Amino acid sequence: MTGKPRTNNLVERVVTRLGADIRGGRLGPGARLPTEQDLTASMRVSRTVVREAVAALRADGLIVTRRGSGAYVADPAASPFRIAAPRAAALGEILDVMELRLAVEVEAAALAAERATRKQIAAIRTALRGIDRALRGGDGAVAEDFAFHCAIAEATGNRQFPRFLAFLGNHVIPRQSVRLSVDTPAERRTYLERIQHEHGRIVAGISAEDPAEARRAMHEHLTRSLERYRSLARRSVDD
Amino acid sequence: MTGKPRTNNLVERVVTRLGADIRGGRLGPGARLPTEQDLTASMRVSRTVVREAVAALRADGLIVTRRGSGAYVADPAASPFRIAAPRAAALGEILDVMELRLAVEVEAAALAAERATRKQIAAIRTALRGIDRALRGGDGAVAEDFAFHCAIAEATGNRQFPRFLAFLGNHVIPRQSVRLSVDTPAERRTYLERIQHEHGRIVAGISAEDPAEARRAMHEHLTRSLERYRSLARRSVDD
DNA sequence: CTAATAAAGTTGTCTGACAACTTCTTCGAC
DNA sequence: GTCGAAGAAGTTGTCAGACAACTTTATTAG
Repeated sequence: MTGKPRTNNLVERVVTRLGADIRGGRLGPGARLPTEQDLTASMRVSRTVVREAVAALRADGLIVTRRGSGAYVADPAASPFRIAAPRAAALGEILDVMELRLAVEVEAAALAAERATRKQIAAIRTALRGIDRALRGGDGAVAEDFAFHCAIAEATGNRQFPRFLAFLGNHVIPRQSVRLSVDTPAERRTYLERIQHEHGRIVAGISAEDPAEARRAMHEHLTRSLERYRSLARRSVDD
Repeated sequence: MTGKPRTNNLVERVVTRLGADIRGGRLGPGARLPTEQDLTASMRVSRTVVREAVAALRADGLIVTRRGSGAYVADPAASPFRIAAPRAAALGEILDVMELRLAVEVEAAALAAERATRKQIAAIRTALRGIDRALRGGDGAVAEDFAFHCAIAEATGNRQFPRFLAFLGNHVIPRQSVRLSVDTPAERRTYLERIQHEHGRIVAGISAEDPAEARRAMHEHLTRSLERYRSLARRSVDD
C-alpha cells in the first residue's frame, strides 16, 4: 500500500501523511506529533520540507505548534468550519452566501422545533427579549439579532449548525444586519416591529414543536431580509 | 500604520500581510505574487520564513505555486468553502454534517425549481438517466447519484451551493452513498427503485417550476437517506 | 523535600547552495 | 522578415548546517 508517490511534491506528501494520521484518528486531539527531526528521518526529507508541511497543517487548523515544546493536534472544536472569507467582497457573492445561510437557518428552525429542550427554548426567548430591549434603547440590535439566530441554531442539538452560523456571522454580515435602508423614524419603527413580529412567529413555531410552521416562519423572515439586501444592491453598490 | 508587530511569529506576519493583499483585492485572481527574493527583501525576513508563509497560504487555497514560474493568486472559485474534514470520523459527527447537507440541498431544490434554465434541467435529466444506466449495469451508482445532486445545485444559479456540495461530497461521503445495509438482491432492487422514484419526483418538481414540491421531494428523499444512516449507526459502529 | 540551576531537547530563524523547471532572449536557418 | 532551436536568466523546490529562543527534564544545593 506504500506505492509510488502520486505527486512530485514532497511537502504535499508529508501533509497528506500527517493529515491522514490526524483525521484518521491515529493522532487524537492534544496528541504530540513526532519532532521535526523524527519526521525528517522517518520520511527521508529535509527539515525545510517538514517545516513547510507543518506550516500548511497549522494553516489548516489541524495542529498548533509551541516553540521549545513541540507540535500538537489541535482541538477539533476549535476549527470545524473554515470558509475562505469572501474575497474582495463582491456584493453578489455576499448575496449568494446569504442564500446559503437561509437554507441552513430554515432547516435549523425546523430541527429546533423538533428537538429543542426547555432550556434551549428559554434561551431563545431570552435572546428575543434582548432584541426588544436593544430596540427600546434605540439601538440597531445587530448583535442581539445575531444572538437570537445563534440560539436557534444551538437548539438543533447539531453542533454543525451553530458553527456554520458563527462563522458566517463573523465574516459575511459584519457591519449591518437588521438596520438598513430605512430612513424616517416612523418607517424605521414599523420596520423593526415587523421584524420582531416575524421573530415572534418563529419562536412560536419552535415552542409549539411545529417544524413546518417554524420552517415557514424562518423562511419568510430570511427571504424578506434577503430581498431587502437585493433591492439595496440594485440601487447602489456602495461600500 | 506599520506599527509594532502584534505577534512574535514572523511567518504569521507574512501570512497576514499577503493574505490581506489578496482578500482585500489588491492582488486579484491570477495575479503574480512577488518572488520569494523580493519578499525576503521587502519584509526583512529569511527565505525560510517566506516559504513557510507561502506554504500556509497554499494550504488555505489562496495561492498556487508553479515551480520555475512563481506564485499566483488562486481563482476564488476553486476554494471558497473549506470545512475541516470531519476528523476521526465519529459517526455522529458525520450524521451532523449530513443534516447540514440536507438543509442546503432542500433549499437548492427549491431554488432550482425557481431559476433553472432549460439547459440546466436537461443536465439534471441526463444525470438521472446516468443513475439508471449504472443501476441496470448492477452498479451502486454512487458517483452518478452524486452527480445528480450536483446538477441540481448547479441549477440554483448560486455558485455557493455546488461548491458546498462538492466539498462535502469529497470528504464526508467518500465510500458509500446509495448502497447500504441492503442484502438480498430483491430487497436491494426494490430499494434502488424507490430511490429512483424519489429522484424522479424531485426532477418533476423542478421541471414544473414548483419550488414547494421540489423542496418537499428533496426533503423526504434526504430524510430517508439520513434515517438509513442513523439506524445503521445504532446497529453497528464499524469502519 | 523544595527550589534554584544546569542540561538536554525542540521549534524559530538565518544563510548558502544546488537541482528542476519556466520564461525570455538571442541567434541562425530558411 | 519569420520561425525555431539553443542558450541564458529567473524562480521555485529541496537540502544541509548553524544558532537563537524557549520548554521540559534532570541535577544539585539548601
